[in-house]
Amino acid sequence: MTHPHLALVGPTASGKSAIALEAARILGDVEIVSVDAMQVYRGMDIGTAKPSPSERAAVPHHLIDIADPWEDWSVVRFRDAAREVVADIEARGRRALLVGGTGLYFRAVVDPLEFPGEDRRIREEIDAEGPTSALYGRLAAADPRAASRIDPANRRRIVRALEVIKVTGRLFSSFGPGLDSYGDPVIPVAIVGTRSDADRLRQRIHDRLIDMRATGLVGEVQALLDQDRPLSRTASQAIGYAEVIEHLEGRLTEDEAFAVAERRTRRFARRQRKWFERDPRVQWLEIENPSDGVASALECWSSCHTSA
RNA sequence: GGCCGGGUAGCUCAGUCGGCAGAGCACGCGCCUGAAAAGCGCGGGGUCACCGGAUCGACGCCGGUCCCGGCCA
Repeated sequence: MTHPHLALVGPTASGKSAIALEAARILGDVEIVSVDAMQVYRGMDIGTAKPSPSERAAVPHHLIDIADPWEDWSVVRFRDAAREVVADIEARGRRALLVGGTGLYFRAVVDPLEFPGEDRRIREEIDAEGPTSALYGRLAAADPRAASRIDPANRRRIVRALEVIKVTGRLFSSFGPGLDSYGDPVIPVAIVGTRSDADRLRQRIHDRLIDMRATGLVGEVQALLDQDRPLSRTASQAIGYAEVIEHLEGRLTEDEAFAVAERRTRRFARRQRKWFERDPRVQWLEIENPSDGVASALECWSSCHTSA
């Protein structure tokens, strides 16, 4: 676990997948590990922009299609599965290339974040106990450090902190160094993207939504709804899926659903870009053309290796 | 042509009795350790269609002009 990871992270629709495939072809000994909260779900293919069957045949991909859409998913489930897969790849003498845009999942795999246990029942009890301001007051009294890092209006985080205190008997702020502290400083990572050209990513997002619509996203969502089990809380909030469900249940027109999904994708991409920009290990790649991006990525990875 | 309604932030609109121009969304900046494609905080943006009038003071009242929508002819 002390060796550097190979990784390509960055906003959705920035071209990570194509560059990863090209890099894998060139390097020859790498397998791709998807770092994506929604590609884990079987049956959610079009809207999550999963790699195609032929792409997955050309290079081994992992952590795609490992859960059913009625299962709740979580960062800890992902981290445990990812570490197992990476260890297995390395045991076979190959290298793992982490590719994806789910920032917290990436950090959980690569950095020593410590996730205190959860208890859904206790969480729901706390959530039912009163207004956000009262819960925040309790947290501020019990764990001032944690309270100082959580916004007084952010009910979900406040409830979670109180849950951890109740379940573990320890202060929420006593768990790990937090997101501010980065583990291995020599891990080379690349953010693929469009720092200098936001309009371009915007256009790519627009085109991608049109493409998903043409490829049959509505039908895919209908098939998910036709299953005998309802979509889980986590699966049902996927961008594109949530909006098409609204459409199929009659609350939005199809045009409206795709317009909302596009706006939400733009906001998501911005949040992803911000997340990865904060990570000092991440280096930008411009993607004027795929071969350029691959060359830059390989150069970064090899130079970071030799200096490590 | 007549009558009625409307014109306020990029968009949709609110604006009480005339007293410092507002909300939601968009956009930007930031936070966030078991939902993370989730959750949350902050704020940059205005010739209140235009011209004139009364008033200490007008987005608001009075007169006129232009534009949009509806009904009537």
